Amino acid sequence: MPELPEVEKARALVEKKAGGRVIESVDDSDSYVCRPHAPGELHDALAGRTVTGAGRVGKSFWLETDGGEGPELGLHLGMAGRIIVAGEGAGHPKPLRNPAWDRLTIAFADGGALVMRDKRRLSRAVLNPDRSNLGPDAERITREQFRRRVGRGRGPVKARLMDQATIAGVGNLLADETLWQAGISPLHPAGELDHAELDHLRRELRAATRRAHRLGGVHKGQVIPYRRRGASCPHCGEPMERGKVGGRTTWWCPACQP
DNA sequence: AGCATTGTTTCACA
DNA sequence: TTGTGAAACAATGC
Repeated sequence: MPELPEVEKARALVEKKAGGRVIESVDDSDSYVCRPHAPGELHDALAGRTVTGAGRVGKSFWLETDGGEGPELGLHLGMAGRIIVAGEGAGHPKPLRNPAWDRLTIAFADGGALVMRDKRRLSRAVLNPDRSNLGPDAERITREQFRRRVGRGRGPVKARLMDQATIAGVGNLLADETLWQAGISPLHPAGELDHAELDHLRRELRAATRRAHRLGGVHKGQVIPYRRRGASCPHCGEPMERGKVGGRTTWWCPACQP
């Protein structure tokens, strides 16, 4: 599920429902998800700490402990991860189908728990995450930053938007939705966009992100249902085009996005 | 069976 | 230096 809107939802959930609670133990036995940590390292660092907040840049978020005095627990939901928090005395959140999909579990001293559940296994948990290679968050990037960072290079603008070092938080679906709303071809060289086009693109990115927040996810985007074979553009009726841009399957309308 | 998948990292190569 | 395409990673769903 996760692109920026879904991750922000997870962050807010953690802040609201895990904030103030004391960590009793951490099940970090999935050594792939918790790499490069050895099993037990997350537990040793976090047991006894209090969750005091949650931050986020792009698709990465983290738990703060002991008011910033304790270590941070960085989380990334990968392609299919989600966060579930069970309240006081509620025990472990009930597995949807397969208990093995719970890749990380934080048990609280009050009897509840936080679970990172991932059908696949591309989610990630790491202590004191390094965020130095992330660009400004897509929701907070200024117009000047956006012009400077996104509006450069010879590569296609979609690849530029999805580059987390350029701007953090935009994934495949949000990129397709934003470019369709903006009427800009995903193949357009980023450095050839003028200021007006870049400002417009940023505006549509913010609008698409807000809409996703409001409606419950990036998959609620207006063009997302039309990212399939045989579909026509919901604006003009032209057949949608499929291609590969920035390594990802890309759909766009050749008429609306010349 | 084969292919696709809302993500990231690495690597060969132009 | 920049950029690209492909592969790997893991697992599920159609």
